[in-house]
Amino acid sequence: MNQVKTSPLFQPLYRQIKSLITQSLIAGEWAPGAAIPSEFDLADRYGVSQGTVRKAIDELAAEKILMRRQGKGTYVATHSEEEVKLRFLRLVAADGGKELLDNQLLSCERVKASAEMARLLAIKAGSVVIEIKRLLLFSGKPLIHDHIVLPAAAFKGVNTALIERYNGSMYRMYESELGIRMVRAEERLTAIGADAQMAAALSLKVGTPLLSIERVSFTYGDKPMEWRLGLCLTDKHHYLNHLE
Amino acid sequence: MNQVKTSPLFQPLYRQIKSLITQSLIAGEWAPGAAIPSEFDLADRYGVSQGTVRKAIDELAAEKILMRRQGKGTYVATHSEEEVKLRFLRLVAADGGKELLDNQLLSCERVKASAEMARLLAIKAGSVVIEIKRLLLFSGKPLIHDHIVLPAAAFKGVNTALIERYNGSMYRMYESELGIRMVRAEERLTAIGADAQMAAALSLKVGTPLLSIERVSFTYGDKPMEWRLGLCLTDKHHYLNHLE
DNA sequence: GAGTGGTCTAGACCACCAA
DNA sequence: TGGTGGTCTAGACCACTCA
Repeated sequence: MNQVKTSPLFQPLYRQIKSLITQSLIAGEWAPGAAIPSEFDLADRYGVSQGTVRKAIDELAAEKILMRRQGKGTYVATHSEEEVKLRFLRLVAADGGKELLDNQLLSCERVKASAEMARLLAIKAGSVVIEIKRLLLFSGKPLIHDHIVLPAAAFKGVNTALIERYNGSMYRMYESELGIRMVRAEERLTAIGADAQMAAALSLKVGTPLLSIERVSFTYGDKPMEWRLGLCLTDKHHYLNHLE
Repeated sequence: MNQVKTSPLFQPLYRQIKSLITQSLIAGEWAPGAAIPSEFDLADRYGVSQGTVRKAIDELAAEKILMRRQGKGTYVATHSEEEVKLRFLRLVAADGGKELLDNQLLSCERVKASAEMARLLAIKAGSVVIEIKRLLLFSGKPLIHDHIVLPAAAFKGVNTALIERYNGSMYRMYESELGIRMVRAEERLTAIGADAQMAAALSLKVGTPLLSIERVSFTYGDKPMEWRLGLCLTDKHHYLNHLE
């Protein structure tokens, strides 16, 4: 289990345990929402003390990959909790009102990836990708135009019916139908003016300022799995961010 | 030191220690950049074990309020490190090029706070605030128009000369001149069109899309100390954000 | 009451740094 | 070489949950 500590490859024991737990997550040994073995059981399995397992789980919990529940156990985190809404969709109403988003699918088709898209998703140039376009409506009015690109190989079976069954909660769908869970994302924000196409889609005048959010999402092991471009009307909404 | 554990006010020991350390930081017992006592010294002072002090420091280090340096000691975090640039100014060049920002002060005056501003800064309505306006230039071209508001009572002595001496690094100035260190901030982002005044300030056409960043910054103990509105040209720059 | 995570301690040893 | 933070262990006890 352990290595010589002077080796340049040396990792603390608890990080090696953390890797082993992550491997089990990737392998699907414990599904999202399920409980993992207790700290003492894992300590036995890996032949270390409970404190060491605890420190590994501490880090995974800080990364929101695992969730602790006192008295019950430690669980694989899920996108079905309310809390996640704000984590990956940071748009909130300016007046603090409650969000009631509606999903309107525009298209869902398989095409060949551009060189740029292949690079972003770390797949071979020319691989097939799924392109989804949709509108998110806030109390009936179009708020966000989303353009989503997924590597088709990993997202077999994704189609219009499936997306509509989840009412547009893409991350929940990935998780429940495909066992793919996003653990982090990188976003690039800019302000742009609506072009003719966007203006039509969102019922706006050409040139209306829109918040452009380009996102790449990663699953376990920092593997990019989704590219997304959201164009948002921000006259009555804010993108909320906490710097710490 | 300890309390009855069944009390509703019960806080774990290490959190009580964390509060005590935070109090010392507020009181200025250890200046930004200075080393705090060793874990064993603090354990002696508070009458707990080293492990408990360690856990308190763990949390403060995670919040970037303290900085550990193996073999040397634990230090009060500072805004002078390069790393902080990306933490509070998330605008990066689209081509990944190096940033060379220039600061051009437009105005700095003392006025009475509006009701709204007093609320945001948690000061009495009608208190005096310092209003600063400036441009940030990127290779000679205006990139950001900043409007900054500070409670005058806490920021005595802030004037044009002082700001220029720090070449626009406001947070470094607060820290070095006033001992005020920002530990977190809340930002609200929207896309807006440049009005006549902004268009003139940034040499743009009226209606050009701008990224509006409204920020409230907090010092130790979650006390709001600065309000800021930045309007950014994002044709060649992105606001970079990591969701985790 | 049994099982789980949460806290706290005491002690050992390692890795890093400076004098 | 001595002091600092970093890791690891073993054991005790507390708080929470559920049958």
